[in-house]
Amino acid sequence: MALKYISNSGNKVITTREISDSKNIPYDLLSKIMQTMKNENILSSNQGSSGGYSLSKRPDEIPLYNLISAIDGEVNIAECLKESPVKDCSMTDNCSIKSPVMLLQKEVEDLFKRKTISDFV
Amino acid sequence: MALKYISNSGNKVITTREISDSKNIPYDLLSKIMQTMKNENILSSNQGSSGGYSLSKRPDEIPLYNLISAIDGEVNIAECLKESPVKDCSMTDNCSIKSPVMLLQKEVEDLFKRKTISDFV
DNA sequence: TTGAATGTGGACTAACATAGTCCTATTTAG
DNA sequence: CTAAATAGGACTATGTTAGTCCACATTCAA
Repeated sequence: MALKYISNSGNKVITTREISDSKNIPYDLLSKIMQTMKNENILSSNQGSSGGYSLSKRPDEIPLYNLISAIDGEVNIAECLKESPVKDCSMTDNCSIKSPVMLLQKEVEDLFKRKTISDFV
Repeated sequence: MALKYISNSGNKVITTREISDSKNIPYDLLSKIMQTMKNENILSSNQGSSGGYSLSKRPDEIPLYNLISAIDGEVNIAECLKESPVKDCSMTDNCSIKSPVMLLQKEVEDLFKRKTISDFV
């Protein structure tokens, strides 16, 4: 919603406060999310008074996949598919359904990579 | 993996113990999962000695969607899309990205409905 | 030069979800 | 009868996440 808000403002520099007030999102929470998106290069920021955020790319150049990866971490349909599984499944190496699971993972990934922020604007 | 195991056994009646031993899945845990799948009509069961489980339908008649719904609950890309949201989002009614989110939800659902257990066998 | 407005970032908490365990029935074939 | 199954309730330990709070850094403009 924040990205849509910025996008619909003609990509001016927008403050967290403005979005927070306008969309009724708790300031501190939104603030954290904006920072995360900044760190993942989805947003650019200007500090100081009259500072704020703007999109770092055109909406159609930002895959939903990247946004979710940035905020929620890897998009995975199963723990064992994470790059660094927190707890490794005892049968990762001889899992009997590994290949169909990986195929589905790929299909989900592709779906989220095809969608971009422009689909939400 | 359990469904695949049963499916590959020519759909004989298979015990939880057999799958647990053969696939190194903790018995108590697998047992709970088998019960859940039974209650959701994915499996049929026979009690008593020489009892066990069998598929209630052909593998290609069991959508992955049903399996996941049964075990993990509704397949939702966002809390607000649940039938009974645990905590309702303050802006459910005037969410600015509701319709594209619902579209994506539908696409994910469709993907999981197209896949069936036979894709994992 | 100062102060207000802004982003930055670390630490913390409360609430919730989930895998996994344990124990006690109940059912049924032999 | 009894052994081998399923059935199911209660519980726990662990991890995850939304959300908060506080101190700091940066910049603009009066």
